[in-house]
Amino acid sequence: MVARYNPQEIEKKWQQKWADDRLYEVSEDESRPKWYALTMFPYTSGDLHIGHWYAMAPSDVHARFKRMQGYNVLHPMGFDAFGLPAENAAIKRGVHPFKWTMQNIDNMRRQLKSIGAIYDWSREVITCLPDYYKWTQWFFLKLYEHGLAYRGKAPVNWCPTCQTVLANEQVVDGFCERCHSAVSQRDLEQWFFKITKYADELMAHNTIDWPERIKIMQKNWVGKSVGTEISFALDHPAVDDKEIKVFTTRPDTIFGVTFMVLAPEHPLVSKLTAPEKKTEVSEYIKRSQRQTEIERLATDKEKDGVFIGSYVVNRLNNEKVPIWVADYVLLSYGTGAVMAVPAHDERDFAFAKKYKLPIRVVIAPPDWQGKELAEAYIEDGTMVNSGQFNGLPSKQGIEAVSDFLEEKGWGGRAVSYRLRDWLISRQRYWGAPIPMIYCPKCGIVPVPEKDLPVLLPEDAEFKPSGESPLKYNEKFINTTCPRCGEAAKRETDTMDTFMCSSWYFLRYASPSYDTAPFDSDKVKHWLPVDLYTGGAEHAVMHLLYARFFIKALRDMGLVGFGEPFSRLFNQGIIIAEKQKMSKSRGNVITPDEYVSELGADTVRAYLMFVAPWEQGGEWNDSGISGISRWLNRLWKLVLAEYHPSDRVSPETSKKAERELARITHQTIRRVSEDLERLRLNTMIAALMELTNYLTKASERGEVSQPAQKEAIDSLLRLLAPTTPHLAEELWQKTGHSYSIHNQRWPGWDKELARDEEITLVIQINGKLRDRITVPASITEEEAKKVALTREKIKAYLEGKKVSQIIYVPGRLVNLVVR
RNA sequence: GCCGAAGUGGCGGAAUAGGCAGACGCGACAGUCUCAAAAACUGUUGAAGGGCAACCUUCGUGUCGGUUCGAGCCCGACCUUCGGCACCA
Repeated sequence: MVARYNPQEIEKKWQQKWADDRLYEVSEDESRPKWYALTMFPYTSGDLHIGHWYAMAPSDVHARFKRMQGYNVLHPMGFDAFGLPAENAAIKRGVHPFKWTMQNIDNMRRQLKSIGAIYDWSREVITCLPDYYKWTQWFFLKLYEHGLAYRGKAPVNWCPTCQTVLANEQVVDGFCERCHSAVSQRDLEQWFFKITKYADELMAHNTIDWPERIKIMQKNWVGKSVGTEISFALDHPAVDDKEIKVFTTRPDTIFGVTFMVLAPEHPLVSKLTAPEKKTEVSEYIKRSQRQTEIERLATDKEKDGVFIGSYVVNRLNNEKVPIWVADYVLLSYGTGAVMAVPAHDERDFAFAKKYKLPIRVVIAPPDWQGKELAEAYIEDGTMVNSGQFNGLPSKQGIEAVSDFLEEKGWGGRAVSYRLRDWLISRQRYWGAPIPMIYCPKCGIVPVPEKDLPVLLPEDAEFKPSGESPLKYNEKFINTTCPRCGEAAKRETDTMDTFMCSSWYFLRYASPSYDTAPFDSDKVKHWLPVDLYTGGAEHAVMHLLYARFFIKALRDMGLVGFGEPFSRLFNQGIIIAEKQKMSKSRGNVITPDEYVSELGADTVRAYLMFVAPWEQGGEWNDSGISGISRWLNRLWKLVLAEYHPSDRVSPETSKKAERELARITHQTIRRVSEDLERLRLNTMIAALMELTNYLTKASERGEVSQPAQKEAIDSLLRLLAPTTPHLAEELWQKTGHSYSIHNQRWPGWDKELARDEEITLVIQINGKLRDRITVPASITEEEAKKVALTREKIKAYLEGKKVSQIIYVPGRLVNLVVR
């Protein structure tokens, strides 16, 4: 009788041993190629849920596979530890964010260890610790030094009752999550990073192996559009500027401009508003400011606006163009001003209809008879009513008008991006303080490098309103100016946590380096990350910010590469009961209970088997029991004593051994290829098939003892990445020396894996009619002959003429008959 | 609205340089073992029809068309679901 498979016991035992032996600690080793396998580090929410496992376990399997292939694998783990939830916990439950976060980390580290991954814990990184955020602040200073950080005005969500700034997620349908007052917009001076400087480069993904989907999302996010800037002449006593610029992708419609629209926040609005319009305009602006957040949710909101009583002149035809203000124009895009061409833009059309503004056709649709348009015609066409440009097709018109504008100095070709600069200021406590000082004499002065880190004070007083305690911390705020030595004040805003995660992957290379954020040699050795895995929810923010960061560091000469992640893979999501897991639905799967009942190996294998990794799937209790059954069967198979039958002839035995070798080598090939491509569900299926085959073969007893043993050894090594504990235990129990995880990944022999026989399919007019087992070496001639001599086929051919025979080597013969 | 992904048995999913649809697993049914149950093991399992039987026939990959000797896979139109962006001038 074989001892039962007892995962609890063996998993604990091996995890302890691997840790004691520091089996997975890694250092630079020039004799082996390096492999940097990184999983997005988790936010310190408190509990590791099954989604974390779904991110971590399969990537560990792949990393282990690479390790057995002979790579020196760096597979680190850490914690994204700054952020709003810690502060909410402080307000709600009176726990200090630091304490709350570190407790969560302790718990999550314990849970992470239960996965049985090859994490090198000696490299752990925690972003909220001063020895980490010191360098986050250092990067801020570097970006500032290189002109990539600047101060600008930006609106924030403001709750008038709490007297505080709210994050977007604290605004629910336009109301404060806490006190339910209406949230308004307020301009604050804040810090920005010039990510737009890299807009073009961020759209280029040609050197990296990323999912097409993510690349497209990033491209859309950057949203480059090529167009023309056109200036309209302005002559107004209150304004020095003699022009207002607009951006358009359709300069060919310039003669169709019948009004101009400014964004409500446009700086010229107040100056250009005629005295008799003041009340109306300021009311409109107030309303739109108040409504933005609430109304933003309503997609097809009716376009409205107000005429401000001033005009510009369209220089191409010297027409007076009335200026309106309307909130469908955004200050943050283009120039914040739009030339309205109602005949050829849907929004302008609706607006013109509503306010009875003229609609002039300047691009003729193909069969246009000169009639009024029922709706905006936004396609290309032929220019009409456009002076010297009449008759030009749109495409040529765009060029001709742009040339003309450039000649006259009235504008020219321009590019506009949807991407905006990265606003990194947060009016929060639990983040890395922005290392800046405001001196009444010297102005804005960066904290000198030697004074880093600017420590987050521990004695923080949390107000239920959610206001940042830093603002009221006298000890923190009051400092002296590093330049003149006079009394000065510190910046009280902290940094966006995306800043912490934009460089953590560099820190893993030298996690305790204390004279710089990283040791250049080590970064040179390990980076870029060879395979980065994580959820697609980070497609644009985190992944774009990290790419920006690296490009900026490259231009500063700090790193020698421009892309942080050579290959990216996004896993799907695990759902339960057809729905996303959430506490409120009460359908959260907690891995701990499954681990303690069935073992980590079973959970690991199940997560890989349940669905393609990139797709995600539904957690199902009876599904996991299938994995559990398989591993139990496998356990018994490996440990059962194998006795070859003595009633087997040498020929039978030889044939059976050849088949066994073939199946084994085919499986090695399938598993290796599936792992490479991260097709983990079919990899598990291949392992199950080999297990099933070996079980049957053992019963037959046709192969010799050594042949059987060789097959089992291969199976165990193939299993090692997926079920590391089980494989280690069985490796030891079958008499091998510790550790299976230092074994070489099995290779496959092409010759041994080759099929000797194939099933030849015979079709008539593409329909399957017969199957024959033939030697794999069959020639085209023979295959056709065999097909035509089959009784079944003959019956079908009765009285018909074969007009064509199609042969697909190794697969089929298709007879085309009439 | 725009961009992107995906629709295959009762269920999760296999199969794409166009070539045996349904691998592997779950569930279900039947059987072995048992006083009984659980577990385990064995067998059957896309649908409809036919045959005593090994088997045979027809239909079948969201819908409708097309290309091809041959389409789950390619092309066109549409439907549905999911993800992303939401007035981008």
